[in-house]
Amino acid sequence: MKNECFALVDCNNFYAACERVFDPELAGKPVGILSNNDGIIVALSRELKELGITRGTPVFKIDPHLIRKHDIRIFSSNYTLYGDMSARVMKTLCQFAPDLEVYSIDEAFLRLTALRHLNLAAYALEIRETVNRWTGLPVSIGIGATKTLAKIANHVAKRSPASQGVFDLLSHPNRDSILEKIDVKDVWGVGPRYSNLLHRNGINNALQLSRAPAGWIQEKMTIMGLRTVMELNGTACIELEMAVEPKQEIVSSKSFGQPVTELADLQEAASSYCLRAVEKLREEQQVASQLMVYLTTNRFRDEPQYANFESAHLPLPSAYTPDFLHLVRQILAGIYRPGYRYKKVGVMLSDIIPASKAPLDLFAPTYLDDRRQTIMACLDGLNRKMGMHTVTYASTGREQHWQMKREHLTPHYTTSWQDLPRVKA
DNA sequence: TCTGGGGTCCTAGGACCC
DNA sequence: TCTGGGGTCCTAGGACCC
Repeated sequence: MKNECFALVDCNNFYAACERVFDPELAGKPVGILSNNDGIIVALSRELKELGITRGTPVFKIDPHLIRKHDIRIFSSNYTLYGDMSARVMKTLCQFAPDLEVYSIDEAFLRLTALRHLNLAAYALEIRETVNRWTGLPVSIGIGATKTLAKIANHVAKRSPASQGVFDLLSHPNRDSILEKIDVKDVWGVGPRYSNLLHRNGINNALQLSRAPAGWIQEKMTIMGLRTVMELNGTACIELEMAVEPKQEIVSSKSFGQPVTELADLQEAASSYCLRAVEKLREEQQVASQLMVYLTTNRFRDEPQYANFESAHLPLPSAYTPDFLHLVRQILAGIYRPGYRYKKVGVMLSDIIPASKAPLDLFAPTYLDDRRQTIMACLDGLNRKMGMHTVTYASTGREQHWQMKREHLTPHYTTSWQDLPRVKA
């Protein structure tokens, strides 16, 4: 096994930090970002965490007095902005390591194996400063012999003020003393279930986990758990995934801003999600042949509940929107029951393969027919150039009563000319 | 009044085949 | 009391990630 070296770069409180870049007034203030429909807090600035608010808190449960007293600023999530800022960070990181895995919107793994002769902590500091200078965003960087150890190093970098946002576990003189301070629940790959199980069995920290018997781990936590243990011991088992793998399934669904009762409204919403899902499919040059539609009432409310789903197979794999829209309408009409207050519908595409491998049909038109591909390409081109939803399908509706709530949305500063930030004279 | 959305991987068990 | 062995594919459910 080759001796590897990875860095994990993670943006601090990413969504909140993005909002701060464009509104300097937010500096030092508690900032919270909401989920779709302005439901729960999904991202918090340090100041907000310090007030005892946690991720997942429904916004209506936050005491209004607290909000006023500390001037807490709450925003709807602005994924257009965050996505664009993320791309800028990743582009910056590319300059520092040829092998990079974009792991999530705010995290990337870098392979530094070839640079091990350098002072990696100093190198990481340089990365950190450059990202901050070029994008305005603060990042933390952890370095380790495996991705799991880099994650742990990042965890340390974030929490120890002395680290200046960088922690190198690879050259640390006493790795065990660090692992010993990490609770198993903070180890990458250990969720609430496994964390519970481990604690019940006297395995409380990362060091103990690294020494747990392999057979027992595999029995209880499958091969994934075993991999985690090996990674903690410095054996790299989880490869850097540099190429973005095409998705195996694409889900598009959202909760409604308010309960929806009419089939017609549900049809509009489902059509609109379907549109977006098939658009994503085309972005990846894929085709799908399985479609699933589901709907559900609000399980948090004390009222009649109903949830159902149904799948359908397309005769041939496709990425031609109308093929899916027809089916969505059919399925939804089949599973809809009147008399309920619905919270959510969703559309899922699966059985996805590359468009280049889609089978042809001698007697029926397929997605690969020129005309269909041209229409879709034209549609996508227009929407890319003129903005989302410039050209759409009538079935997505005009009124869209079901649209999600976004009452505290900031402008699309970096992706829309109208929203360019203005400098006050 | 108000509780997110979008993914992945692994395993067990059943159907089916020779 | 007895009821092969081995393989693949599919699905549902459970765990995890951000």
